[in-house]
Amino acid sequence: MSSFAPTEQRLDVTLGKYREFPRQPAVLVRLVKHLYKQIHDEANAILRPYGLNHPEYNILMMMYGTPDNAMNPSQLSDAAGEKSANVTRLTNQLCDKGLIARTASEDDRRKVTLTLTDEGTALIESFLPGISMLLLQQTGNLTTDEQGQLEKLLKKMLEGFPA
Amino acid sequence: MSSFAPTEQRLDVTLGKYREFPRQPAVLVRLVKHLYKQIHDEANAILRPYGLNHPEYNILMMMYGTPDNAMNPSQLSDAAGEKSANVTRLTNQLCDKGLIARTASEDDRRKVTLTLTDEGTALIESFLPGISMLLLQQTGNLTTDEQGQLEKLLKKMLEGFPA
DNA sequence: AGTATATAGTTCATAACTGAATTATCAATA
DNA sequence: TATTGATAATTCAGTTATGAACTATATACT
Repeated sequence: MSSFAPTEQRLDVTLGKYREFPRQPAVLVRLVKHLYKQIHDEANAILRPYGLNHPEYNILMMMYGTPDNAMNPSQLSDAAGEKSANVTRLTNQLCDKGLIARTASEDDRRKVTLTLTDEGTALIESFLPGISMLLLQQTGNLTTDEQGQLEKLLKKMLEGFPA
Repeated sequence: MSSFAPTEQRLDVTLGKYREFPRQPAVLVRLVKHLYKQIHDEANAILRPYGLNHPEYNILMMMYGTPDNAMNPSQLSDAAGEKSANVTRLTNQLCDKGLIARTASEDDRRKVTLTLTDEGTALIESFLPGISMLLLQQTGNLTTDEQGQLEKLLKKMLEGFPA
């Protein structure tokens, strides 16, 4: 019995009770949730020895993935998929840990610039091998072709949500 | 520019900095996270007038999707994809709201039985039309065939995680 | 039968997340 | 130029989620 079977059985019974129930969409939504939870938990576990949790890691990686290791909170919010209040909280924590620095922006006084410190960059580079292996493992059940298809379908589904 | 483009650009730059970075798996994981967040936020918004949030709704729907509207917390934990401590917390809240009842199990003294009340069932049936429409809308960008493919691929990916 | 191990669910303290309000700043409009 | 509307980020109080510990109970082993 797969880990999704209990959920799917509940959806089947629901369809029996309420004939208009959109079973297929519900299955998809539930699969996304289950997957997210697994991904999140595994990431938290592997990042713990580095003194980080999954959302903090996500923030750091988004910053690392810029030419100059710098972003402002709104950009981070979009790229990391976190709400602005949470970006503030997470970046406060990363600042406290000395992994990023916060400075005022010169061209727009409303803006803040967040920059990876050398310590932050070093930490990222220290966990990248482990995280890379985890990512490969998490998707290892899919062939390269299947991964490409999945990417295409997930993007298409995501495009249906308001930006 | 799609809502995923900022994220994807960051992953592209990351690959430039760290050549072993598994970009494709990282894209998939990020897509799942973004999707989950959108689904979660939209569900919370539509359920708010019913005095429920997304995780509470998930619990209720799993119970509704049983022949006798009853489950124990471990079954719920599996089916709803919530940790046991959270199942306790969520079901306490649903009990307080009069939507479920908690009784001791007869065959196993360690077990608890959680059952939908009439009020709980009525509430579910009152939001089912709205939720159904939301589910259809959330997956509306995909054809029926694509939805089937996506289900298959998500299940395959999920099967790669420890149960 | 007695002991060791596993299970079910809860508690509790801590950490994480959120929505609404806020202030300063920028951009658009009249 | 003055006013209006939008944006950026933060604060704050309340809500949600979690890991570890715990107790009672069931199961497995000796």
